[in-house]
Amino acid sequence: MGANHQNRLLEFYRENARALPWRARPGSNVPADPYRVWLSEVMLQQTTVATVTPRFSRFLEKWPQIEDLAAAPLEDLLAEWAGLGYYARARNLHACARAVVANGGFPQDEAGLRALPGIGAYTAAAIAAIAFERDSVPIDTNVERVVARLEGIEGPLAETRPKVHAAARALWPAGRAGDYAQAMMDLGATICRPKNPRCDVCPICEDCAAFASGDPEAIPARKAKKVRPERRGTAWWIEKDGAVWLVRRPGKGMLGGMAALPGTSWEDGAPNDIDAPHVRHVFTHFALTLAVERRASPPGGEGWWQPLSSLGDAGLPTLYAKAAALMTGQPVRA
DNA sequence: AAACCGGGGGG
DNA sequence: CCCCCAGGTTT
Repeated sequence: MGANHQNRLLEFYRENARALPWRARPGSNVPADPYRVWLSEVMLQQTTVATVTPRFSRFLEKWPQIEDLAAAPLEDLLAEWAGLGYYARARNLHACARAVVANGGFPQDEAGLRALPGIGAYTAAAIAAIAFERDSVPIDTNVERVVARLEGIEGPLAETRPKVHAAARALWPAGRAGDYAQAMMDLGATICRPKNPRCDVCPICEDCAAFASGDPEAIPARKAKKVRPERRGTAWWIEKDGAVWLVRRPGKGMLGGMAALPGTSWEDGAPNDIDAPHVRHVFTHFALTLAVERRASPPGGEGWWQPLSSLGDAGLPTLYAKAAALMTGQPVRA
């Protein structure tokens, strides 16, 4: 028992697994529900467990089975996704649900899963391993970090990734791929963290080359940060009879398909008038200063009057929820 | 290979 | 303030 790091890591998972609503209990005979595994994996793409957990539960209450999700209008799904970001995930989720239901269920192998919208190499391997007990190897940033440290593979992941992935495949235990993957996630999230790893309580530190080196945090090497450009624009607050005029953004690109305030396009540059009412919102690739101006009547084009009493149901992404909160003096989302 | 795509939590 | 997160798609 515990003669190798795989067994110690699986034991760690058995005894310390985080209780998460999409998981089967470790050691359970019943594998996790593919619908829940898929939904959780998509929500967790670039989004933290703390953010996802309550949203996952709400989502599942609304659409308990994938058939319910496939039958829902895309706009409903986007509204439920509001605030989670990366809205292409929600559009792909909808397309994927419809494809899965049309085919009578999820493909149970990695290649079949990989062909579905929004399911890339990682997510396909994760679903295959966790929901279908296949010997696939889901490699995410947690796994990359843990394996790079374990094997002492120095340098930035952009350069070492092929070596790290090969090492991961070599050490992945056959027959336990799903539990091992989730053990890796938990270890990476709670112990083998990017900064301040807790090697003092790590179940596999004695196998770890980075721990032996005395500076585990140096692996993997940090990548150089780049400057974030500034952009500016104006949104229009058009209020009449207790309702505000909203529009739907184009189906692709920034905030694609989401409900929004109408306004100008966004241009490069710092804000023109910092004293005018505005909101700040920082996206991955730029920071936006959005001035909010009152207008008397809607511009041309499609849109709808959203009652202020139900503004929270409109599914505004965070940028526009901030702008609406500025104008109404009340928070827009719960 | 690199760019694009949100948002929030934590150090 | 900076950093990072259970990535996928497009160019």
